[in-house]
Amino acid sequence: MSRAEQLREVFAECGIGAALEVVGERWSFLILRGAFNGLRHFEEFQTNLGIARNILSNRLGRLVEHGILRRDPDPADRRKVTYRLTDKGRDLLPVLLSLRQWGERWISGHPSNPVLVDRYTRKPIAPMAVRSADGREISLRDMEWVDRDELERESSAA
Amino acid sequence: MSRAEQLREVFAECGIGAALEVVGERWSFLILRGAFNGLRHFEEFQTNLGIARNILSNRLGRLVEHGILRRDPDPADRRKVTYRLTDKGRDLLPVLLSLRQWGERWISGHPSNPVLVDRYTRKPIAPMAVRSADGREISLRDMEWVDRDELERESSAA
DNA sequence: TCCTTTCAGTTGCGATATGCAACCTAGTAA
DNA sequence: TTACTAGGTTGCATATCGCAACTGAAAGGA
Repeated sequence: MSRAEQLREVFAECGIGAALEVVGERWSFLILRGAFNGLRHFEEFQTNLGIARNILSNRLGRLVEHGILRRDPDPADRRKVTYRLTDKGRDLLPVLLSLRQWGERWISGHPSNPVLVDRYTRKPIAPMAVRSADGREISLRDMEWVDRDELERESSAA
Repeated sequence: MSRAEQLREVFAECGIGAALEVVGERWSFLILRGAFNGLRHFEEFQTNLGIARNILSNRLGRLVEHGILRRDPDPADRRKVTYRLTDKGRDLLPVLLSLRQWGERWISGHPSNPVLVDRYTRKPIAPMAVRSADGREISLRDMEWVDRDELERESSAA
């Protein structure tokens, strides 16, 4: 297998590509951010995000299809529909927070509102960081990309 | 200010919105993933990602404009141009990794290749997680969104 | 009951963005 | 000097986006 073929395979089987097919569209992240902040209804998303209604409809549909949001009719008022995060959706929080912190640091230059705090200590959460298996925060120069099979061989040789 | 206006402002001044304007387009994340994996040249990106040449050209230009990639001519071969991550670009690693881990967990169902390991221990890095200020891993039900000013008042009242 | 409003969409249509293939220009290699 | 490579650009077709107007079912009020 040529180096080019190798790399192409690398991209095809990458989790990023898979993730982006589901949440990579223009408004998806902002809709999710809304959901994390307590938005539940179509009109809420629409007026708060200023998104076009047809696009919102389409995105909500896709997010529901992919099991990131759950769509339930409101039993008390049958016009209303409630969209809320599933476990799969809630598990996107690290992505959202990483993105947000990066934007705060490098683009907007100041912390966003509202702040996500530890419910008990009332302190804002820590910056998202890459950590080693034993929990130390590490920087890019302490890391290395390794082919999975090669890593396998390494450890069995040791 | 009405609740609607409040929320709208919340979104406008959110770091996510800011970040997405810069890296929210279709191919941006995949190009960055390529850069993290060592891709440097136009043709490398093009053949490995399978992206259209005009789009690639446009995206690289935007990423350079926003200071995420640096564009240097190769002094040895003046046809060649090198694109590489700046500090601002490297700081997107948590976003990329969160996204990738989510994709592995919820979409593709298996770890991607290559693996990012601690250079010294040779162990894969830990899953990205949200942590409290003192470093404990916390889950969504232990967190709360708080208005910045309100948090201010809370702490001064204490 | 009839009228109005709300909620959650859908439809039509023009403006952008994307993708493909062919072409271009400077520089290198034989 | 001919061929080839790197890094684009151009033209054109298709897909996606965004706005505004419309729909249809369900409340709510007089």
